[in-house]
Amino acid sequence: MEPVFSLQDHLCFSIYACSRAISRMYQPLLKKLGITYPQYLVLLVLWENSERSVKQLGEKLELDSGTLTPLLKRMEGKGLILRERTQEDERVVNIHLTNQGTALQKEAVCIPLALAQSSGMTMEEIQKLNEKIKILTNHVANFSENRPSE
Amino acid sequence: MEPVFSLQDHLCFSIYACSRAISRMYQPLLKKLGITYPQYLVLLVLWENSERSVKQLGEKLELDSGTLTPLLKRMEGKGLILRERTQEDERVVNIHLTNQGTALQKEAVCIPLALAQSSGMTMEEIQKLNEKIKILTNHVANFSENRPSE
DNA sequence: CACAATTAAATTGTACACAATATTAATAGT
DNA sequence: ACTATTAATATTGTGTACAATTTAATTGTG
Repeated sequence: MEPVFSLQDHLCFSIYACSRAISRMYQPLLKKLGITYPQYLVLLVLWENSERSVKQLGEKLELDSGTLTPLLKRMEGKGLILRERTQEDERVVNIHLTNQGTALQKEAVCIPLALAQSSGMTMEEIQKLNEKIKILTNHVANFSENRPSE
Repeated sequence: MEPVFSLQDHLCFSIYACSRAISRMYQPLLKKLGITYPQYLVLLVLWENSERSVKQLGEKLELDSGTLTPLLKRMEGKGLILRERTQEDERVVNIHLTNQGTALQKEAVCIPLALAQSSGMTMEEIQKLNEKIKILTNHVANFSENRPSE
């Protein structure tokens, strides 16, 4: 007789619920900037380096072109980024920030602090938790890779 | 000059990426059962108590009727559950498992073990991490509640 | 009893996620 | 030079999430 866990005992659910709770918490803050949570993540990457290919963005964010292409088109529509194919390789679409996209950074720096403050944790605890979760993610991703089909 | 964090330093991103990685890891296992990850979570609740209203499911899963109604209709279409309005209160839709939905539990008990084994953590570490994340979720949810608009 | 307020689901509309496939450009091999 | 393969995006289709609105049933109050 296997032990049966309730929903609350499932780590998978805790993480799923936590992720959505954070996204809901950010939503009103991001709404003022006129962007969604995944769009905010794209901006985080671009603020580090104002020019990236779609492929590079996908690697950083672990998202594929099926998600990114329409998302980036919406961001382009808002005037936050530009999308243009590179001349060296016509397959590659380069994404870079507009002035407007760059300017948003100043208004957005307070957003991660809101999570930090509401979390009830010290910066050190947050960092430790962050490391643990990244390690878990790597383990989980490797599991998937090692079982391509079956 | 505020410190600027890279994407990888953001706890919000780690949790978001981890949640999706777990869902991708589960996907091939759940495909054999013919269900998606959110549908699996619904079954976890129903296996604890084979009858629940949509509202109760929503409270457990932190999902609203806009998500649950179509999801439950798809599960009904697969023959896993039945949806029927209660006689005492015609507003309430009661969800209960079919024999087929009940039977799936036996095939699904191995799924959380797959995560546990691939996680590289002991059961105790998993439990501790689970508690930490639940606490974080509560803090985050309260933050949202305390700022209804603004 | 009438009727406003509340409640439970459903509906509508927008935006992800992601599998699967298609398209087009670059590259490799012969 | 020609063709098969690979690579980078885009497209298509399904299934969530969730805000906002609607519908219908119930409850509370005068």
